[in-house]
Amino acid sequence: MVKITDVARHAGVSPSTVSYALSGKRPISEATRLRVEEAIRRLGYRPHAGARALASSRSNVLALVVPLRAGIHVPVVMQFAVSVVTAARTHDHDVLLLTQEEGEDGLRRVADTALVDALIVMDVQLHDPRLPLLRALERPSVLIGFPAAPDGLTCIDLDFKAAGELCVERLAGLGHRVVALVGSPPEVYVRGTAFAQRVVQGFTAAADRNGLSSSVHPCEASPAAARRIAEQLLREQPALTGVVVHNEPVLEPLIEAFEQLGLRVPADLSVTAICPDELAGGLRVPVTSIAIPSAEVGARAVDLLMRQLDGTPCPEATLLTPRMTERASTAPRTLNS
Amino acid sequence: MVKITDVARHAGVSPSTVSYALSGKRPISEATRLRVEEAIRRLGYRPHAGARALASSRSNVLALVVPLRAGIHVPVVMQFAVSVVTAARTHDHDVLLLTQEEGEDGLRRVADTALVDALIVMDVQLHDPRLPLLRALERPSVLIGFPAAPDGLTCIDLDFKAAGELCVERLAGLGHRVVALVGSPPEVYVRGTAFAQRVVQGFTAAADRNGLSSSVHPCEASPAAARRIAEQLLREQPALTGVVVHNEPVLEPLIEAFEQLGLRVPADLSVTAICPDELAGGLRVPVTSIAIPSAEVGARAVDLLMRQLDGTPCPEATLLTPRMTERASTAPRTLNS
DNA sequence: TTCCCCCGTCGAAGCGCTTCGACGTTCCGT
DNA sequence: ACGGAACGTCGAAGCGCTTCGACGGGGGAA
Repeated sequence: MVKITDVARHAGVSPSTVSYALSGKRPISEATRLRVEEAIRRLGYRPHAGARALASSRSNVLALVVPLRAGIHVPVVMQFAVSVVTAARTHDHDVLLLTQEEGEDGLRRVADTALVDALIVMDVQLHDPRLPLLRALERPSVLIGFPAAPDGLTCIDLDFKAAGELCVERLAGLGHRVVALVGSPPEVYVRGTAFAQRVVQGFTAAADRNGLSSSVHPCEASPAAARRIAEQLLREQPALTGVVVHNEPVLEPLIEAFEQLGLRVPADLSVTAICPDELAGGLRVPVTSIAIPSAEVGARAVDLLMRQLDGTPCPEATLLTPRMTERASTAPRTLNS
Repeated sequence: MVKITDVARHAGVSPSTVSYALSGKRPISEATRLRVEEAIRRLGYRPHAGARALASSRSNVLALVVPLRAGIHVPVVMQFAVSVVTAARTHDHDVLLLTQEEGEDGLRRVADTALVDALIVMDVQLHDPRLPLLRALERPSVLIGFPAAPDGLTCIDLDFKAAGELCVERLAGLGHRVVALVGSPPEVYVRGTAFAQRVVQGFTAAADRNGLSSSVHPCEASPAAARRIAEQLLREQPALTGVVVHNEPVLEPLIEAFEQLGLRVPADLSVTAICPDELAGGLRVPVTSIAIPSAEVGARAVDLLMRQLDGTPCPEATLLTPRMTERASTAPRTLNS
């Protein structure tokens, strides 16, 4: 293994100079720097991560806790993970993958052993048991999602309440008067998953504000459940002309079910969704939707972490404004419907 | 930060004794060990990962390279990742997440800086450019998937050829004489992704062996593409009664398309698939399928790595035998069809 | 009893890097 | 022309842990 002393000898300088040339923490003359870089290249030098971590008390590794729970949409999680890794690399950091299964102990372990410098936690519950731990940890963290009481913890997420509102406002603007929300599976609400609940809040608030008649329906992630919900909706709200879907796996089967029940989308029924663009755009009837900006959330989460590590002040709460993409599933309410 | 010397002082022993008590690399008397453990508990001691890595030249971290490419089924990747993390934890290791985007440089970096002890690489191509690098690295690695020439690299995967064969044998055993394979998207084959090609080999070999008339159809991962393929199949092979699907997103829309074209599953058409059980079992017509045993593959991959790190000899190639789960989508060929 | 060896423990020497204080030089302001 | 700041570099001291060799004491073999 080639080490910093080898490089130093080769370049005719001391090891500390090599270190400073690499880190830039002290000024080094152009000439010396070039010689050092040349030596590094010749010898193929790579600083030893462990040694570096020990001496600098920085591992340059971030922990990412991914959820495994039922009812969460896996591709979205994966997108987050990938964007976090990509963003971390632009800051010269790597990402350690933790599963939620490891729970609080896992968080404590990687933080206490100094394996990681900071943590990113996904799938935050309203009353997440990990919050006290994260506050007690001597390392920065960022939550993707909002708990009921952040209290000093840094959080970032799409503004799901605004997303719920936006879906309704859009439908209201098109003249729809009776709307329904087809939401995530019941267990997601039971757990108190923040984003799901916020969608409901936004949906309900906007419906009330606009004087719409509305209803909310959690829905299992299966085609069969979608069909049942469709039938139920038509039975209970025959005047229904607007539907908001916040449940990825159910979006397509739900639309199919409506059509099989004789409702054309968007002629008889307008549909908006909160889901990835690939999903919304890839359906037979492309769906007007609000995407979760995973890439942006991941990148910003990493940025927030870096600022905390720097000591730069950073905002506690970051809510990303939802953006709606118009597609073929929405239309003005027709008079005969 | 509480360190090993603190524990040693507290327990009235030397730091090396604490270390040995922890690692078990030298015999320590029961009494001493208990005192050490007690001190550790009292003080909440956690060994510093960097220091440990530096002194022992073991980081206890594994690298996992996940694919990002088009045409791969994300939930399956996620399952692998989770099972690798879980398995790694049972061996006291953590997992560093690398995206394929980082490519060979990323592999080299984490290996050369001793950030990781060993590597797991997914989505291996037949002629994968990373193979020479992996061979040159001084660290063990395991490929999930088989390249054309492993040549000294350890590989593990489901035996996809056998899986392709098994699907056909099952259909042949039920009396079907005309079969088709609906495969992965074309780019997957173009890239030379091993598992996709092996399914085709197995499918074709078994069809020939049984004297079946057969055809192979790559298929884009969209409902529309599924419909087109269904129509094309009925047009070109009107006597078709058996279909093998190796393309997760297309499985459901394909069956729907067949039914809309007037073919009942399984009465007129038997379907087998290679896909996760959750998918196969969750459809309106549960599909007889062969699952990719992600959990097993992940766990075994980690085991293989651990054996290499131990110096224990381990097999170069591990092919997992496919197991078929009978569901409602297969039936004997009826005489009138 | 004597010799050996193994058990259980200790002390010291690093692992490869960063960082702090120090020191000579140069360059600026006055 | 001189004091002082800023520059560029070095040496040494660790960071917290593992591991090697050593050593005293006890037990088995001869």
